[in-house]
Amino acid sequence: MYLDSIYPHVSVDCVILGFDGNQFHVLLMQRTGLDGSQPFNDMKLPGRLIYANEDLDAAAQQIMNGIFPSAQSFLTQFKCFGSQDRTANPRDVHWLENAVKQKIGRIVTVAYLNLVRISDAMHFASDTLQAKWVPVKEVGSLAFDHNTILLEAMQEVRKFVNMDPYVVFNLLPKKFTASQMRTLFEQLFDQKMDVRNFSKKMSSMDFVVPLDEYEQNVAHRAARYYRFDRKLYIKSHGGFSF
Amino acid sequence: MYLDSIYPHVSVDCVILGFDGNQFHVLLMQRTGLDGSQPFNDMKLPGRLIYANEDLDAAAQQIMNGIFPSAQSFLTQFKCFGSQDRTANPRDVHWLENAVKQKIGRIVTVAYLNLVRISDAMHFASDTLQAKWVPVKEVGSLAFDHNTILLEAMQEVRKFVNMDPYVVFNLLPKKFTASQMRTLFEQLFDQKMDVRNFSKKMSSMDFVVPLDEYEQNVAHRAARYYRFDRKLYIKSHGGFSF
DNA sequence: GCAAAAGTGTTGGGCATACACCCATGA
DNA sequence: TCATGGGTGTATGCCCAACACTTTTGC
Repeated sequence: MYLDSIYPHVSVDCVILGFDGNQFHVLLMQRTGLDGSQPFNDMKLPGRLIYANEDLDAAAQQIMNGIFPSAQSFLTQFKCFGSQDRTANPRDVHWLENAVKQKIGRIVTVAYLNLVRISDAMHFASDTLQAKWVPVKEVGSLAFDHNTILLEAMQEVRKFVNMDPYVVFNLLPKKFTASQMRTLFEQLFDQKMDVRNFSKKMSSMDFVVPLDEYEQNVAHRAARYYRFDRKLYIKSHGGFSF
Repeated sequence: MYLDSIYPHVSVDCVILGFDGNQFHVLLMQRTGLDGSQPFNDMKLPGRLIYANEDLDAAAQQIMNGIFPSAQSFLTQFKCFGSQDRTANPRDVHWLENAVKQKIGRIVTVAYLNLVRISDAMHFASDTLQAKWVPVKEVGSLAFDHNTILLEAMQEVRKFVNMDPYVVFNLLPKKFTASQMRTLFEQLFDQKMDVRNFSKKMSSMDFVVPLDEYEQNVAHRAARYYRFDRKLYIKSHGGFSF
């Protein structure tokens, strides 16, 4: 019965994703601890238990601010993970108990998806924070059920982009080439896209405006830069916004 | 700081939706309590605190089973509600503290969406359970933030149906007419649909099979019945299932 | 016979798909 | 001059939206 038992703890975890022009990266925190008497090093998603008087969304935002004091991001809650075996690995429990100095039974975590412009967010205090961008495809075994959370986050991005492709502009640099944008879609959906059809679609989006600026010092014809115009977007979408 | 404070409690709430051929209904529980010394009667979504060793999904399923011992349902977690002011109304806090016989500070709730065939689920133990189907449009002021949760649940249904219209067959009776199905879409998206285009779309779905059975005793031409064939559906969708 | 809802086809426009060659640049 | 990726147009099929009249039935 509930009364006789430890309350579950509630935490927030952030899946912070970026795109470097070639592939998706996720921001992970390095973690060191002891597994029995063996020291170990691995990684986890950024996150923490919530404070008693803190809204979930506020906690997620605060975690973001703690890592990237300035970068803007697309931030959405996407799923709550609450199975008991999240804390099946004693290594995770010991690590957390040591970190928060209290007994931990079970943790229900609320996962947030954050999409950031990786170029704006390259300069976090990486020494202090032990934060690291890791290509999603190269992510190893993470703490708790963070691998699952990451996987579901990637699916969530696909859903969002399907519903409204504009979300990709949170990931692209302010000035981007057509092939960066196309590569993003190709990586996300894991399929090649037709170059001509893709550029047709791009030019049909009136809020993607071509600049009079081109790549420099590339060993081939220089690609044109584009930018996303948020005002035009809002105008052509009746004021919708996330 | 977290350590000095009461832990948040974790609960599960279910938004159980049905469609009676004309409109959406939500299943609500009657609640009686005292507001100061004034007795009050109102309604809430079915839900409860989770047990210490209970997965969230299991809790949601168990709540369903408690109300409809037999009915099958489409069940999905859709959002976690965790703002502090969920428990802003002292009436709610007092009611809950009285129900669970413990002090309650804050509650983080995980909301589940359940779509049921209302015809299968008409016969719950309504005396015992105080459960009631209420047309969504006529729902009054609910406990906690349950009005918000209901609103977001309806949006969620729209999303699901957009992604894959098959989910509506969880709501329709086993045998349904074309106009029942059309009305469902019209109610859900709050817009009229073209009758001919709709029936064209229906007949293009090979998993919606027309029966040799018609309405009876209606004061107009009798409508044909259709049924949803799950096996055909799975075949034509490569084995996807929710 | 009338009121009420069921059923049924055609057309046009827009959107996605498929597909191949020349261009600019640095090495 | 060559290797590398950038940029461009047309033809086809499909799906969606628009639109009106006849049929059946109970009263």
